[in-house]
Formats: sequence, C-alpha cells, structure tokens
Amino acid sequence: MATIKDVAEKSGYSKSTVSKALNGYKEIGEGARKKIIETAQEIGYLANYHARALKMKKTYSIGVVYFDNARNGLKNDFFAWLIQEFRVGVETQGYDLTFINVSVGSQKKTYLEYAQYRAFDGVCIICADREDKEIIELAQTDLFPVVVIDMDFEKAMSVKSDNYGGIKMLSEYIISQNHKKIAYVTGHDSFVTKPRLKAFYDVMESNNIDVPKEYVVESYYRDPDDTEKQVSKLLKLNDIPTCIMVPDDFALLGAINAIQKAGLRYPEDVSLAGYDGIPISKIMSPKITTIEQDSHRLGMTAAANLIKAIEGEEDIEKVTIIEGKLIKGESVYKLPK
Amino acid sequence: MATIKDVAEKSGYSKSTVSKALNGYKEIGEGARKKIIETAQEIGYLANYHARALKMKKTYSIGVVYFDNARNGLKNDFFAWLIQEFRVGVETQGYDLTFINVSVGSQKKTYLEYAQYRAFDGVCIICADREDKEIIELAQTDLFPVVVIDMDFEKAMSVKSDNYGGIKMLSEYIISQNHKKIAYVTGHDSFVTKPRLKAFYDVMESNNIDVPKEYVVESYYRDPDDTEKQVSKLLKLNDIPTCIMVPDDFALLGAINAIQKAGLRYPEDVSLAGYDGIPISKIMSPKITTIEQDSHRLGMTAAANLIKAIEGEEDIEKVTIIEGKLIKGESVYKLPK
DNA sequence: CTGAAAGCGCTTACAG
DNA sequence: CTGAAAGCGCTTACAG
Repeated sequence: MATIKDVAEKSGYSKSTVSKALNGYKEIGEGARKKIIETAQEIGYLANYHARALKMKKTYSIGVVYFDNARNGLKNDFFAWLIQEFRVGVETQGYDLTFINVSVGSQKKTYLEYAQYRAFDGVCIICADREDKEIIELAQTDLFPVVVIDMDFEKAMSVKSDNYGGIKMLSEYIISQNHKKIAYVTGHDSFVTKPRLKAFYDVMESNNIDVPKEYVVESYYRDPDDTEKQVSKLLKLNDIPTCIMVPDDFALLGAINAIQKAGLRYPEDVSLAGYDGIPISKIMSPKITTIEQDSHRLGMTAAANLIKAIEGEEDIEKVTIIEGKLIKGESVYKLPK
Repeated sequence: MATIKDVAEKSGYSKSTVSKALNGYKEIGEGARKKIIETAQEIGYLANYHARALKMKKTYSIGVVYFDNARNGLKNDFFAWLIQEFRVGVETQGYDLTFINVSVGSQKKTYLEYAQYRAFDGVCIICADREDKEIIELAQTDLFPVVVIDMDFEKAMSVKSDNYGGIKMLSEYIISQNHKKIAYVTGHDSFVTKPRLKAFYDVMESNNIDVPKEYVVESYYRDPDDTEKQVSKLLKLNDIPTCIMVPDDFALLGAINAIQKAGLRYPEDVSLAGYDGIPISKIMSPKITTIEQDSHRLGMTAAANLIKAIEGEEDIEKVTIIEGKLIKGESVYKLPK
C-alpha cells in the first residue's frame, strides 16, 4: 500500500503539504493541490484509517450491540430491518457500523471495554437484555454517546416505538368493529409490554367494556406454539372472546391454528389482531389486522440522534417516540351492532 | 484513557516490558508479569486497537458486503440469519464484523478501496449484485482473502448451498407422492436458479415425466404477488398441474392465494412446494413442503474458511457445498397411484 | 529477564 | 504557501 510518504516523494512536496492538500485545506496553492491529487490517484494512494484514527482520536465508527438470544436477535425480522435502516442512516453521514464483540482473542471483554478498545465514536444498543449488568454499564457510560432502541435508561438517548399509542389505536379499531368480548394474549412482561397492556385497559375502561381476568394471559413474543396454547385455553372458556389480540403477527399464526383446531371459523367466529406489520401480514388471507412499526423511522432517527450527539449538538431529544400505523387488514371481523 | 505509558510509570517497568507482559510473552519474569497485570487492571488499561493495528498490520476485522436492493438485503430473513451465523463464527475466533461502506465522508470509495482503507483482514460478500463491476473487482483481489456466499468467482473462495441437490430431493419427493403433472415457477435467472432448473429437468427426464413448456415459468424471488400471477396463469391452462414448485416459501403465500381465488383446494387439488425453510413454513397449516437451507452451516463454514485463509492455512476448500434438508411438510398432497 | 529506540502512517502546531 | 518536527499508542528487533 502506498503511503503519504510515497505521494510526497513522487510529487515533490512534503508530507505535511500532501496531507493538507488531500484533506482540502485552503491554504494550499493551486499548483501543489493539483499535482498532489494527481499523484495520489496515479499511485492509488488511500489514507490509512488506523493511523488517522490514532492521531485524530476519531474513528467514524459506530458500535452496535446485538445480543442474539434464542427468541430474537438478528434472526428476528423486525430487528434485521432496524439494523439495516440504522446502518444506512449512519453510512450517509460517513460512519460505519461494527458489531460489538465480547471476546478479543481469548480475553473476555465487557461491552463497554470493547467499545473503548475499538474507540467507537458512539454506540447503539439495538437488541439486548435490559437487565444485563454489562448492558446497563454500557448504556450509562459518559465516555461516548449511546442510543438505545425500545428501552429506557437514565442517561442514554432512546428511540422507542409508541407502544401505548399502537395498542390504543388497535383496541379502538376492534371496538369500532363492534367487538365487546376482547381478550389479550400479551407478550411476556417487559418495557414493551407494560405500556401496551396499560393502553388496553385504558381503552376498555373508557369504553365501558368489562375485561374478565381470564381474558388477559401471557405468552412469549414470536412463539406461535406458546400463543397457540394460550389461545386454545381462551377458547375453552365458557364465554369465549370474539376477538383476541396476540403479541405479534408471527405468533398470530399459532392463534389461527388454535381456532381451526377448536373447529371455529377465523375471523368470523374468532377474530385476531397482531402487532408489527411483518411482510406476511399483508400477504396472508385474510390480511392481518395489525400495527405496523415504522422501522425505517426508528432506525433513521436513532442514527441521526446518535450522530448529532457525537458531533456535539446540544438540542437533541432525549427520548423520541415513533408512532406506528394501524393496518386494518381483514382479520378483525365486523360484528353486527 | 490510560495508555501503556501510564502502566509503565505506575508499575515501574518499561513500556516494552509492559507490552510483552500483557501480551503473554514468556520471557517476562513472574514478578514483573504479576505487578504489571495488576497495575493494568487497577487503572483500567485497555490497549488501543488502532495503534496496534497500525503497528501490526493486522486488524482482526472482517468486512462484509451487504448490498441491499429492494428485493433482498438484510431485510430478507435468510440473509439476516446468515450474517448472524457468520458473525458468531468470526467472533469466536476473535475477529469482528464491519459493514463495508461505499462513502467516506463526502468521497465515494469503491468496495475494494474501502476494504483497503479499513485494512480488513478479509472480506465476506454475503449479498450483492453478481454483475456489479465493483463487486467483481473486490472478489478478484489479491490483497486479502475473500469468501462469497452462493456465488462463483474465479478467485474468491465460495460457500454455496446445494441448489441442484435441493431441487433434486424436492422433485423426487413430489414424484414419490404420485404427481405426474408438475410445474415449476422458478426464480428469475441467476447462479442460484440455473442449477435448480437443471435438477428439475434431470429428475423429470429420468422419471420419464413430460414437462410441457408452459409448465415452467419465471417469477421474482420473495415476491408473492408476482408468483400469484404466474400461478394464476398456470391454473388457467387446459391441463393444470397437480403440483407447483415455487421460488421460495415466502412467494408460496402468493401461490396459495391464487389457488383459493381459482376456487381450487390446497393442497388436495393443487399442491405446492417451496424453498428455504423459513420459520413460518413450519407453522402454517398445512406445513410447507420445502428444502431447508442450512444457514448455520453456511455461515459457519464461510467464517471458518475465511479465517483459515487469513491465517495462512493452505488446504482450504475453494468451493464448499452445503446440503439442504428435505422437509416433507404437508403441502404436497399424496395422490392415489 | 529488561529496556531504549525505532517505526507503523498519519495530522497539526509552529516557523518561515 | 510550504515543510520540519513532534506525537498519537502501540510492538519488536536488538542490545545488554
């Protein structure tokens, strides 16, 4: 690889002048600039990223935490989209994205240590265990800006989807279709689940709809088998619901199976509503009634805010809420009044 | 951030000795080693990655090309899995993963230029346009090892799924269910499609099954709407097929819609077979008959081979074929003999 | 077993 | 407008 020294020798200028010319300093004479740029091109000179990072203490590199446990991770559509949107967001600003490792060679490093070691300009926690001590440590650091998706920490910026608003829209839509017996299979308890459940109860209350205790049960997210079980139980109640909200669109597939196995019609006898707006939700028939999460805006906003913070801007929203969109679909059947 | 100088001063040894002690050189005395490691821990010393990379000309960093066009990209399940598996593979060897950007600040760089600039130890092309000049340039470089997934280049190593073998298994299974009128909606022509189509014709021929020209049509991958159109056309033929193979499991959803709209029963009147083995294929009922791609082995093998090449091993398979697995499912109906 | 010195490839404050 | 020099934080060949 050609170095700046090669360009200097070949062009007849000093390393200082070459560096300045190549970096667009205005004090460089027109002749020198031309000659230097030409020479650099000729010998295929490319600056050395690491030398530059070492000197400038700036890496134009963002670390991303993506803890992949059995139930989600990059294997989950939604997060895969998100990371891609985030990446495009930082890329257009000249930053690149590196996954944060936990091991370097044989030595274990914490997330924070790894981020320091690599000297990332900032970090995005896309998907991780909120209770993990290492994650908390990373999110609370003062060493560089951190943005987290769909979580809350005292210090880090966060970009979250509007879980309360999403379930509010969805519940209200279901009620507008004249359902009165509405059950909710929630995801397991988490920062995402809490506001959703609250929205559900709030809407039911303000519409004077009674929710029997046994109508609210819990299932894992994105676990059709588990959701199928829970829905099956609901369908064995004396007074079965006419509509069941499930944790997400993928889990909804399990709910369909439960309805069919119970010998009931979907969506006429038992309607379903999902969450996420994954691609198949639009393709299945009936189309799934759901809340589409705006992964594009989530990712882009996280990227924009992080880079603003890196570049020292002051007035950045600490918490940004991204609204979802109600997709009416066809899986919530309109009951007679 | 504490530097090696700080550790040296605090511990009373020289920078050289500190460096050696921390890197496990054996010539260091037991006392020195202990004291140095202790001191490093005390002041929270972490080596500087960029200084080390600069000096050692080794980055433990792998670049990954992920060109995301409208039809696939990280937004596609299969590739999302793959990248994750690949990442775990390199991570356990102490390498990390960075997406290759095309722009640095305002300057455009080619993929190869970016990889040089960042001094990646190696590159993996996970998903890209095979005909892109920049991709070809990257894949053919001598500057570092390159592994490509599901593509062929003269120089780069490749790890491919067994497309020929997959369709062979699938076709033979369909025939074993007594189907004789088998249509194939292929994906659009590509390095993936060609061997699949060949396998299809080979199996039909060796089983003396006639394939009318109009039984083989083309659709985009992962495009349920397009596949629905193609299947609808097939269902308007005078002699309609009893089984239709489609490009992939996701596209298969469109095919189901076409069958239902034609007033036919699925899978009794018209059976379907997909490809990929995506999660929903196991959850829908009937379960999809498909070939499950082994993304785990694909990603792991790509990672292992790339790192072997980086570390100078000689006897690495230039091309590795990873077999898929037939998932019988329920979407191919067993016809009477 | 330990350390002084050189050097990886840049950028930048300073001098001219 | 241009350049010599220092320095970013490491590693390693060499000397002792």
